[in-house]
Amino acid sequence: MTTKKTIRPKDGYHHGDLGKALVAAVRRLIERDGPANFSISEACKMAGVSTAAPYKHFADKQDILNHAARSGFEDLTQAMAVASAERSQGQVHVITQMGKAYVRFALDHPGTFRLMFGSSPNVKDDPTVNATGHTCFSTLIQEVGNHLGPGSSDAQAKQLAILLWTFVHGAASLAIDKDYDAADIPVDVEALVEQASRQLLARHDQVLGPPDG
Amino acid sequence: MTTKKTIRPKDGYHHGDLGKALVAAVRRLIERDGPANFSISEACKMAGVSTAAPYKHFADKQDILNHAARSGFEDLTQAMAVASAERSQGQVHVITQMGKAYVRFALDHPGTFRLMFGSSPNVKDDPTVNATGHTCFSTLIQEVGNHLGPGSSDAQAKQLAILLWTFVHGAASLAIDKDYDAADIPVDVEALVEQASRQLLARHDQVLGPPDG
DNA sequence: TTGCGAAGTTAGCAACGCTAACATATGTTA
DNA sequence: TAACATATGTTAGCGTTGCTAACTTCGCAA
Repeated sequence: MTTKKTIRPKDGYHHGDLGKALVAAVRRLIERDGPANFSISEACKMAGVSTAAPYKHFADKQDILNHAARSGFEDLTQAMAVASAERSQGQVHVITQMGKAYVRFALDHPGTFRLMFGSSPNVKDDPTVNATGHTCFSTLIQEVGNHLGPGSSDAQAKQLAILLWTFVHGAASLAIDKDYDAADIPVDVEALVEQASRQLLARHDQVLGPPDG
Repeated sequence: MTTKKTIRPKDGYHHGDLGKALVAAVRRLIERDGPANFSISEACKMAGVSTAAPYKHFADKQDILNHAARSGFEDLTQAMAVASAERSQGQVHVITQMGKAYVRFALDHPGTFRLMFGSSPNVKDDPTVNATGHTCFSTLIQEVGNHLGPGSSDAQAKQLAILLWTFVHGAASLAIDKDYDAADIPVDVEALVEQASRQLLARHDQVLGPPDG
């Protein structure tokens, strides 16, 4: 009875690790209500502490959200790393797999995804969040470089990576925000990513010509 | 002095058209602070009325935001219609122009754009908002159909339109949310849209084959 | 043992969304 | 023109939220 399987480990005056417990609660609440409707009070109820307790661990609401975002970036980075490592099948391109992993993460954790890439500039100003994001993106650039071959430049890889990221991010955003649904269009997002990847990866040497004929 | 060029037209007890004035104030505030940080109180200050006045015109905060979103969809629809009508030059594809107009709208009105396509499901549940959105998207489908030629099916046009919309939406989102900046990548969004459109529109007859070889 | 710092608590302020009750302007009708 | 009905404003106030101040309790180390 004393050790219930809740977020709160101890029954005493002190919590144990309220910081981690709060981040976990925040991520759950963000998924339930969306980042906009998240309130510290509810996270406190969930963790079983008073509403003033979080301020011993975090500066303010934004700081709590930043930590949740960082936790999300770590998850995404790992998911994409796993996807890029799973090249056993070989039939489908590694880059496509990474794109699918990106979309899958967004669909599985829409609230966290919106928090990570959403409008709040403060999230990205956090240096640790930014660093984790960089790690994530550089993995993609590297794989794109591998695909382009040893004769390709770093700038080429970056440009193509941006192209792919842009599409995949659009697919993830429109999917989780129900915009495909609002447009009354049934979309298989993973198939969409596969199709677009193939087209954007194809003939990359020819698209560097003059903008228009 | 009595008719200042503010949102408030009259100095008397009654406002005149507080509904429109509030929507205008909301759209300004949303651009200044983002949809998340918007408060009715500030919109009231801006319109020169008490904080209870809005409830004579709108049901609640969400209702106000819905009206702002609808106003945004009307603007976007018009911007894209203008872009598709400006086919005088002819050198660049009409569809590309529409995509650029989409991105330009997002960059010019990032707050409204996020409101329109953002996480709040209530915005899209509003039937008039939804209808305006449909109008907007069907314009694109029609142009894509024109591009594909008379032998193409409606489903083909829809599928290709989704592909294009997805990319353009991704570009707009990543640009206004400063995610390109966070990744330390300078991106010319309009050029990006042009490149992607060219690739996604090219060889559309070949991409309908089997998924993988 | 004692004392100090970390990590909780309660109490309270200001801002916000929203409602209720009241006040005023507008315009139709007798 | 007077009077009423309605639309549209007002003030006052409730509950929630983010955050701070002041106090309390716990754990650890001298």
